[in-house]
Amino acid sequence: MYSIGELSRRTGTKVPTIRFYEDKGLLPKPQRTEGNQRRYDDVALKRLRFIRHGRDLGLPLSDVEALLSLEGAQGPDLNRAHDIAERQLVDLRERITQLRKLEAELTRITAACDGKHDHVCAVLHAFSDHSACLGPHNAIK
Amino acid sequence: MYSIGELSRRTGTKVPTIRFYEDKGLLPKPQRTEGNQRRYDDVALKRLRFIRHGRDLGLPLSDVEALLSLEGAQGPDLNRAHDIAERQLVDLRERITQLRKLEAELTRITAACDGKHDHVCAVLHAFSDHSACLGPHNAIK
DNA sequence: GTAACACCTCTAGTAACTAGAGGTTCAAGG
DNA sequence: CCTTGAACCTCTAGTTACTAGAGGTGTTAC
Repeated sequence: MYSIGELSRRTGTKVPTIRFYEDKGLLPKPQRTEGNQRRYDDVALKRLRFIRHGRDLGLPLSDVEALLSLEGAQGPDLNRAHDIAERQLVDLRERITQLRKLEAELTRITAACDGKHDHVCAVLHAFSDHSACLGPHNAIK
Repeated sequence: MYSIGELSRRTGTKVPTIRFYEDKGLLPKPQRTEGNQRRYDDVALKRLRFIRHGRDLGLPLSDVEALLSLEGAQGPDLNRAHDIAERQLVDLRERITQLRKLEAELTRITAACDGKHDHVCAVLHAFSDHSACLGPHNAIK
């Protein structure tokens, strides 16, 4: 049995975050000591690792929750797991594309500044006026 | 003079967002009609466009605010503008790198699922166990 | 004059935590 | 057995950048 601090160390999750997951229903309410402190077993440890890994892969908690509910599922229900992963991948690729556009604009903007600031700053000008940009761009998340 | 709705249309900013910027001090408090409705001039329009463009380039409002305060500045103060743009660029590149790693993992994970779900789902397994991953990965923002 | 629409303020909700206050329990050393 | 300090407890509020809604008022076109 692990204390919350031990679970924290083993998963790299901050203690308040563990309690937060419990409040959200992602982690089941653990046993308590007589003094009301939480005690976790290996099932909880595994579940927390699953949550963290999902988060590290960029999934929102709602998707992590959906995946958790699929544990032990069979047959066509499992397509939902596949869908979640695939949707996340599509999302990710779109974001990468957007960020690349942003990168191009910012590279151009920063390069426009030669360090001399005798008159109008090229950087400020570029920020103030989208028409100076190469094309459309939008910061997604 | 523009109403808030007109300003909204001209900048693609939602009306509540304009009021939100005003509350935050990014937009100055505009004149009001006798009936207490906001009326904006071209200076406000320009300023709002600046804010939106900064946001579209991925800057947090705090950076946008810093840039706004540099308008009309001279000499070395303007290096701050350059710094902000450059910091954003570094940030952006780091994020792109991270997202690429994620993409690689997710591509592998989704490919592992052949559509048959006779026993353990490969996707769920991959999510539950980071050691099945190619390398470290973390979803940044 | 009246209907429809735009506007007003204020509160609360979103995601995923994080920080802090103020108080209790646990484990180790004396 | 007692004390001390770390770890734990609950609860509230803050973070970012908005967005949604309630309940009420102003403006405008016919």
